[in-house]
Amino acid sequence: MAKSAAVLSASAKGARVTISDVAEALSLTKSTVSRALNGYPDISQSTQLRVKRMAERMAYQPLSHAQAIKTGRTRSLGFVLQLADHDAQRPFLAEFLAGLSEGATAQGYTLTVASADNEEHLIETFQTLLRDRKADGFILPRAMVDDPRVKLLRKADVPFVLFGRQFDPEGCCWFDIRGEDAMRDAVLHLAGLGHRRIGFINGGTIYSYAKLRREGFEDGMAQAGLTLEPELMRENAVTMEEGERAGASILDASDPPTAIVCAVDQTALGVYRAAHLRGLVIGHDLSVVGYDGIKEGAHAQPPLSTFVVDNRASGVALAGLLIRRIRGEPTVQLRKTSLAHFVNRGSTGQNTRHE
Amino acid sequence: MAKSAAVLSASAKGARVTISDVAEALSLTKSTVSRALNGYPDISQSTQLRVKRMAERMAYQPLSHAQAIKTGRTRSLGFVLQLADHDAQRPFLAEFLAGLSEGATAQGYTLTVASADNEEHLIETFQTLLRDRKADGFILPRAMVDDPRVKLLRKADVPFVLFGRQFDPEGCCWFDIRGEDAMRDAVLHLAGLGHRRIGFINGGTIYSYAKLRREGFEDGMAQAGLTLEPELMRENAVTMEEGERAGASILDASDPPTAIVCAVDQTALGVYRAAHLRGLVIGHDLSVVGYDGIKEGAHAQPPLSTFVVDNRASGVALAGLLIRRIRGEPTVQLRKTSLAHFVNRGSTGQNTRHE
DNA sequence: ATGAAAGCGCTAACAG
DNA sequence: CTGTTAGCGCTTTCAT
Repeated sequence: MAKSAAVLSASAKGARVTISDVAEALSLTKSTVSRALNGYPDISQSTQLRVKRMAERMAYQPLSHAQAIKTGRTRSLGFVLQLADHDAQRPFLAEFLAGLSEGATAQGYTLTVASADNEEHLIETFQTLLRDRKADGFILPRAMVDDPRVKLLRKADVPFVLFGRQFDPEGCCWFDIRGEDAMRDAVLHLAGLGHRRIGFINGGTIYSYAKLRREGFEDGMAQAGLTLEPELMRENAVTMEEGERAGASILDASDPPTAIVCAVDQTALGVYRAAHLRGLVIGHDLSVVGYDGIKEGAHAQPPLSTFVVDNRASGVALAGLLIRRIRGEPTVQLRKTSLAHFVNRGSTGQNTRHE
Repeated sequence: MAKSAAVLSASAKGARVTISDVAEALSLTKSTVSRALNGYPDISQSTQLRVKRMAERMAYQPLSHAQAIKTGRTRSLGFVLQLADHDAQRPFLAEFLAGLSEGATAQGYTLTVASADNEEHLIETFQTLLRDRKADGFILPRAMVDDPRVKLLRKADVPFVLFGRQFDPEGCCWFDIRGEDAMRDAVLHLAGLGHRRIGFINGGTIYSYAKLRREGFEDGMAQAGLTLEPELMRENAVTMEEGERAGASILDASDPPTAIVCAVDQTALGVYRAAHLRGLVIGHDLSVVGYDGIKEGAHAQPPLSTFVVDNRASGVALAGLLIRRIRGEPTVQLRKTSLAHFVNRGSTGQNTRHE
């Protein structure tokens, strides 16, 4: 206990506790301590334990950049914000980042965030980050069908995980929400309420979710015994403006639908507006379901039914996955979990004019 | 030029260019190169130049964590996301982060993002980040009147900059938007249109902006020759719900206002709703101006006039300031710039019922 | 004005 | 199993 006092005073001193301090306190060498801490197999169980205990007691924490100089790894996850992406503008981001940072912190990692405004700049950003070893791996939001980031990182043999499906499985690890199920459920929900003519506005076709969500919609229609009307289906709308345009063209069809399902929340707001301009009242003349996790607050105005997605949980999951990858631990190659749930805010009831 | 070829092949080799490579290429020692690059005064102008040129040519970039081991600085800026904050939910964040990362990158810095869900966790997060030297300094969004972060960082003598005013100037460096001017302008604008009874809904009183914005409002009223009616003024509303409540209570006053100025955008949406429930039409019975940078897209529905703030530019500015601080270069202690501009979307026209 | 040498905190050969 | 030794890339005394 005399030693204990010395130990504590050393760590309370203000100066960081180094591996040498721990070694000294145990009359061992740095290298032994290092190996014990990193779980090398050539250290006896007993010393392994002694070392770990002492390290704990002295609140020793290896300095990540001191390790990095040898190992090349900084214990930091990279995330590149794509400003062109429509997500950038949405509540999505804060939650997702919080999730990432939470997941990272839980394992002693940090999150390094960079940004890029176009694709050129994007890969340049990755390269800089890699060259300077600012990140051990990357989280890639919004998986694309033909993803330039994936190509780059694969070639450079850098660990990464995707938020969104990846069809070419090679060396890929992804996590995704089952958006296709959400789309199907929306259709079934609407059909159950008596809707027969249901429109669909899909999101950006460059993203891998678009194909899936369309299939989900089509599945739902098939299951409900309804026929697909190409006239009522649109692709590639991600902003409110695009949603308005798509919605308008669908509503102006010869035989317009009584409900519209949107693969992206922002577009639903556009539909809402298009309907408004045509004198249609949501929940009365037209029902709208939006997917993608519009949150209460900001958008509570329109009585929009929506699938709410837990982006924070997604972030936590992805951070965890990436860390496993970095450490070379086995990861589940494919991952699908439904973190979406439906919130009916009353716009999907059977429309009055069809009673 | 024979040497040049060797040099280039070395750097093209794939392995990073180290300081030794540069030294060797010039037949100098590492230490000389290091001092030349860091602008030490004991290196001759000529070699200084030679070294810098060669470093440039070889695309040499010092490894930040290798330097960090000696200097303690990682060339990284810290940013702690506060989830409880109402900003977390808004487009604000993406833009601001992009600005920070842009400003950081421009000077060879990176951005380290962490998160905290409550105040306890908040200072813990700062401490961890500091202990592990994950950040050389911090950007603190949403300056508070009595800011726990400031206390902590001041005591620890760590560089930081605030987004928002700080009244205790000691060791503080901040950057802010002139929200007070925006509030004053809103009042003058409304008064110019003939409004005489103008309500005010202020934001969170824990933030330093609240005092300023109220003063701005009061200034405007005074300049317009209007008297303040405490009955039409509310404090401490930041969410849409709180805005709705405040708006409702103002609209239910014995002699309600014809216009309401909101210090926070979200609350304006609440007012919009409160007005709606009372059968009031915005732009007809009531005018609303919201400050804080609601962006087009999401909120275009309500014809709300608003001050749009350039959060990205703010981020760039703050990153620059912080870097100066970290480097110990002189910084302007106080900084006020107006990056806000007014966007009239038609809700501030003179109301019909007062024609 | 430059070089030689030491060392930052840590990992990783190689011995024993 | 553990200690010895070297070295990662860089900075920083201390000589010269």
